[in-house]
Formats: sequence, structure tokens, C-alpha cells
Amino acid sequence: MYNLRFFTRYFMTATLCKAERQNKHSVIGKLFESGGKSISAFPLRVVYMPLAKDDEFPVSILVSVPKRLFKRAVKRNRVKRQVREAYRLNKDILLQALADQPHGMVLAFIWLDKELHSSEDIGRKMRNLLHRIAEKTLQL
RNA sequence: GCAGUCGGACGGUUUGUCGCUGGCAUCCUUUCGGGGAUGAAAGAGGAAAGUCCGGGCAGCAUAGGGCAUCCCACUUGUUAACGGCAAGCAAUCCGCGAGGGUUGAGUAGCGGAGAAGAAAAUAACCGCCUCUCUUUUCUUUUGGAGAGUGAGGUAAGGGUGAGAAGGUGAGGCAAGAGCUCACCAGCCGUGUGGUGACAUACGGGCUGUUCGCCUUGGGAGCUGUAAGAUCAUGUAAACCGGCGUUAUGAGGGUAGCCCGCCCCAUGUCGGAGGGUAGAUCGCUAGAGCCAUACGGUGACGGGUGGCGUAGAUAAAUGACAGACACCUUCGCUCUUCGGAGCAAGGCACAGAACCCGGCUUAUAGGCCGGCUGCUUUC
Repeated sequence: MYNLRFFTRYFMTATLCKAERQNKHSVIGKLFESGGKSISAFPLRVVYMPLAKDDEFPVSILVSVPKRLFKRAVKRNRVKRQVREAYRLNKDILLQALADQPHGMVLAFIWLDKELHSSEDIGRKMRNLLHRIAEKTLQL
């Protein structure tokens, strides 16, 4: 498993371009209103939903930090960047699991805490979440 | 040197790994709409913030007049504009001082001003003075002194208050009073100086404070880039325009009201709207920035030369690791007592969202200049 991850990461550059960030209004509405399942690992909660597969980008994500938790935009931006970075560096966990599946997936990460966390901590929680989603996907 | 005050400018630098955004160049590919790869550059602020003023720009509305409503209010200037800014004026408060804070159209009329105080604007409670009467007492007598009652005069003194009938002093008086005089503060008139707010000289005895209504002068259409435009999709009885036609009465529009003005059922011809999701434009060359000398006390102005400098949209401008610089220390070591080295910790406020000019608020840390006070040396 470890070797495979290393291999993937070496040849697939860990990018995260605009097309991988979910921005379709209708998809987001559907995700939160009906189809989304959620699991959480404090301070992160993820809402996810299978979606028709796009060959180039099977997974799209969005990150949300409520204004209620951080009044100042500087801190909200910092958290969003940390979460995006954590996903970018670990996304091959999920991509490997979805490689043989007929569907893609959309994820929404929601921040839950009023405090800032270290990037190391967020990365650990992100790996936890992605592994759990990957397991559930394989069970489908 | 220390303390202070005013003004100005700054607010990290850098290496590595992995990324993000929009352009550019080269190449590849294409269903000619586009898509992809590589490369070298670029990519948050002094407040980007609060959204408090003022404009540009855009759309909609709009014959005209009056009233109401709202905003502004010492003067002169500055500007695209402002409630900003600059230089001034007057009053007042703080500071030894350099300086700083607050207030500022008018007062003819109407109304309010708790508690306190006799009284808050036709002032008499105590006090002071005069007179009548009664009474006590002293004296040889005329008369003197005290107490009380009543009539009157008095704004000098007391106490209350933010404010007590301009202030202080002298004359004057029974006692007093701008009653008279001198000086001072205000007001009015005249002259002089100043663009002006005002200042000043002379004359006049005209003189309570504060708030609101009110009065005067100036100004204000509404909505904000989610404005708005184009493309694609696509249709009805809705919308707009032309032509024809009915009625003179209600209704609608014209920012809230009034006057005034405009419109009108239905038919026919022509045009193309609305909703939903999306793409592109708007979207950055602008009252632009930097340098320089000139004019101006200054805000600022025009001149010359140079520069090309973010454009996201579930919202890029980063994440991680290190080095340097800077700051702090009940920490250690050294010291020529000025400091130096090591260690540990810290390194602010804060993220463009159409664009500008201001204001307000937040802000670690240091830098530069003018001036003031104290102190040391010469």
C-alpha cells in the first residue's frame, strides 16, 4: 500500500486546479439538501455524494469555513488554504479507491472549530477521513 | 543626554520542496467553438477593514411651480466633489512650554429650565435705612438708647444655583442704586485697517444664562458592477411603438402633499420581452504612479522627464521546512562596565471584489525632521 502511494504520488503530480474545485450551484444544492452523507474527524466534517464520472477529474471538492467561527477574513482564508493543501497532498488515497468504480464523487469539507489548528494535525485528520470514505466506497 | 510635542515615511529580507490565478511566447491537437504541454516573467494594504461622507461610471425616472421632509452652517481658499483638507478669526478649557481639545448663521416672536433658593424676570426672606404708634429704660428737662407693631425706601451684604438683574473701585445718599465718574467685558452707531471672519479709535448708559420651536441662506431624483450589455435557449392572452376608435368621468402616472401636466376600452400592423441555469464583456490607463525644478504661508496648481504595475468569482496571490534581520528576558557566560556571545520566547493590525478622493477605527516594531522643557560639558 505504501509503495503504491509513493508510486502514484511520484508520477501523478499532486495538483489541484480549478476544475477540481466544485463550483456548480446546482450540484452544491443537491449535495446539502438530499444526497449527502457525512462523517467527521474534529475539527473537520465532510459531506460526500457519488456523482456521474468525469474521466479527467473523478473527484471535485469544496471547502467551507463559516463566518460565525472566524470573524476576520484572514483567519478564514488561512484555514481554507490549510484544508485544500491537506487534500491536495493526500487525495490519491481516494483516487485509488475510485479508479475501478463507475462513478465519481463530490466532497464538501466543513470546518467546525473556533480555533486554528496546525497543518500537521489537519493532514492527519484528512488522511483519516479519506481512508474511511475509500472503505465505504469499496463496500458499495 | 533625558522627557515631551508636531509632522513625514516604513511596516520584514531570503533559500528549498510541493502547489494556485490570469495573461504572454513556443509547440502539439481539434468535431475550428476550443483543448493540452513546456518556458520565462507577474500576482493584497497602509489601513485592502468599518461602509461614514463626496465623486466618476451605469441603468431607471423626469414639462413646470409651491409647500413639506432631510442634510449643511465663523471666514477665505483648495478641489471633479465633499460634511474633507489648508491657512486664518472669535470664545473657552488643558499644558511651565512647544502645542492640543471643544464650540461657532440669526434672535423678531413663542415655550421650557428638576432639586435648591425669598425670588429664575412687573424680584424684598434675612439684613440696611426713614417715618407713625405702643412699650421698657436712662436723664433735672429738651431728649437719648433698646424692644415690638404697622407704612414705606433699598439690589451694598447673606445663603441657593450653571446663571441673581454687567464687574471692580471711588463719589454720592437716610440707606442704596449706571444715580455720577474711572477702568474693564458685551451691545449699538460712526471712522480707520483687513478679500473676509474680525481688530482698533471715538461716541452712546443700551446690558441675565441656557435649550427647543422658529427665522435666514445654501443644497438634495432613485438604485448600485448581484449596475448594466451581448450570446445561447425560446414562447403566451404579458411589454413597447405606429394607425384607427370611445369617453369627459373616475382611475393611473408625475419621489410625500397641492396646483398643473400626461395617459386611457377595444381592434389591427410591426417589434421583441419574462423566468431558470450558464458563458463572455463590464474589469482595470486612472481626477494614475515616480522623479525633478517653479508658483503659493499652505491645501494645491500647472510644466518637464520617466514607468506600465493584481483582476479572482463557493472567490487565486499559498502550505511546509530552514537561514538572516529586529524585539524581549527574575536565564547563563564573558567584560575594557559601553556592551558582546549563547539560550528561550516573540515578530502587530489585517486579505483586493467596479474605480477614485477623504474620514473613522485597528496596529508589534523601529526610522527621519522641526520645535519645547530639563540637564551635562565647553
